[in-house]
Amino acid sequence: MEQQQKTSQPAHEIVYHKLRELILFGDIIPGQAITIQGLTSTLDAGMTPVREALRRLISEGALAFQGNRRVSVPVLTPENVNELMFARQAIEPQLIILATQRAAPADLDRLLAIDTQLDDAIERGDVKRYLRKNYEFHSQLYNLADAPILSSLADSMWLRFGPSLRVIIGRMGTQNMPDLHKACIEAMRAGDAHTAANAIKQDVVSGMEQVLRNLTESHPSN
Amino acid sequence: MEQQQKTSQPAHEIVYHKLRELILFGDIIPGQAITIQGLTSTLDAGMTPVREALRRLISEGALAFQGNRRVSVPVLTPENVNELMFARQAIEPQLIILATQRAAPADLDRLLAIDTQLDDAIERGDVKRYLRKNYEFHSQLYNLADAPILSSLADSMWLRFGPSLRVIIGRMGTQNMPDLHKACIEAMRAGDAHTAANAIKQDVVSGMEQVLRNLTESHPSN
DNA sequence: CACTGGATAATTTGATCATATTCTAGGATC
DNA sequence: GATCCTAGAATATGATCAAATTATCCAGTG
Repeated sequence: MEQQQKTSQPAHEIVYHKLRELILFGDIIPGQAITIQGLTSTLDAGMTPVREALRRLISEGALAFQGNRRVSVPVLTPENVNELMFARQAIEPQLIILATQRAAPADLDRLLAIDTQLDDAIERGDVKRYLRKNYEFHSQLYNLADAPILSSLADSMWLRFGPSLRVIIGRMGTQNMPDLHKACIEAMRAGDAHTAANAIKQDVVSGMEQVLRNLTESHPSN
Repeated sequence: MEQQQKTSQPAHEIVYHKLRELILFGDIIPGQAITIQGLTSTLDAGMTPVREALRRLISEGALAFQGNRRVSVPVLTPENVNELMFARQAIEPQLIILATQRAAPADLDRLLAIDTQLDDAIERGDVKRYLRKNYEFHSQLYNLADAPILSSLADSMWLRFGPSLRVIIGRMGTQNMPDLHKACIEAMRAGDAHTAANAIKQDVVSGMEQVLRNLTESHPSN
């Protein structure tokens, strides 16, 4: 009975998405090693699909080749975080501008609903739900922008800093994280793309600065 | 002592680089379909390595999943080109700023040597050599910047517009292509990162506008 | 009688798996 | 402490299964 899904999605796609979520929402910690044979059993898949999913995630920056044949979730250096901050700052505001031009009122309502759930997660201190909803919010914005290339760049960046974010939130809680989401939605509803883009830019910058701060604190001398 | 270290590089790496070059330098035309079994014979490799290389190139945007299980080199839409133009404009100048800070005189000499070869290729109308040297120039700059994440983003963008560039150059010749490279190198040698970055920005913008113009001319409808 | 349309058969190609081979790591022996 | 050996994991191959495209054929129609 569980085989009926097999025709809808190829196995390597399924494995990819499962593993992607594991990485993105922090079930796998930066520095943690990955074994192919381990994944074949935990994800209940063959060797070839796992292999393909790994290659894909490696080229998206979610995983790293450890020199020898080992694969692991990369540990970000402060320089890496600066690169990511710059790139997100450059790309995401543009996505928001496009999204503002193309979003229908119903889309904005959906965004607001996600953000409400996000607030709820913060209220309760539900880390995993916070991470999911925060990603879902941004991801939804990318979809609205209808710009596949820029979206894929933004997604790749999430995969890179997601694991580190999870560690930090787990340590610091959800309180100090930025939330310029409501300002963004309001500006979008008013059709003010520039203000919306700036809100997201601030959200991105202060979020990444949070990551940077925690990273330099935790290992100041490598 | 570079002996024939057959084992130094895994087969999937070799296949990846071979296929990457085929795509980047226009041996495979946008829209052209790719078959796994075709590659196993032309590249003389097994099925698994080819598969892994394909997944990797797909996630880098060099190839696209054609909905069904077919893989092909994507045909860019004008919107795609606009996205790429924006992203390159955002990322590459920053790479040049970093490169300017970190480049030694010997590095700049090497860049100049590449650019000279590039001029030579233009002189002779040697399309393939032009494409290779142009990419080599930019790629060398990325290496100097020593910013792995930004570099990988820039590389991904080259893979996306490279095939289209090849078609256009093949049609138009190398004459009308921008060459702000010398201005860039001079500014870098003077330590003027801002001017160098602007030169590259102009190089990028006019190059991508060339692509855009040709694309809209060749298929104005659809 | 020629032509078009649809359905089915055949071939090509992609997806997956089981298996053999190669390489790395860690431990035992000298 | 260095070297060799063994265990286990990753790489790579070829076979097998499933899906999709293409080709073919027949019926119905003008």
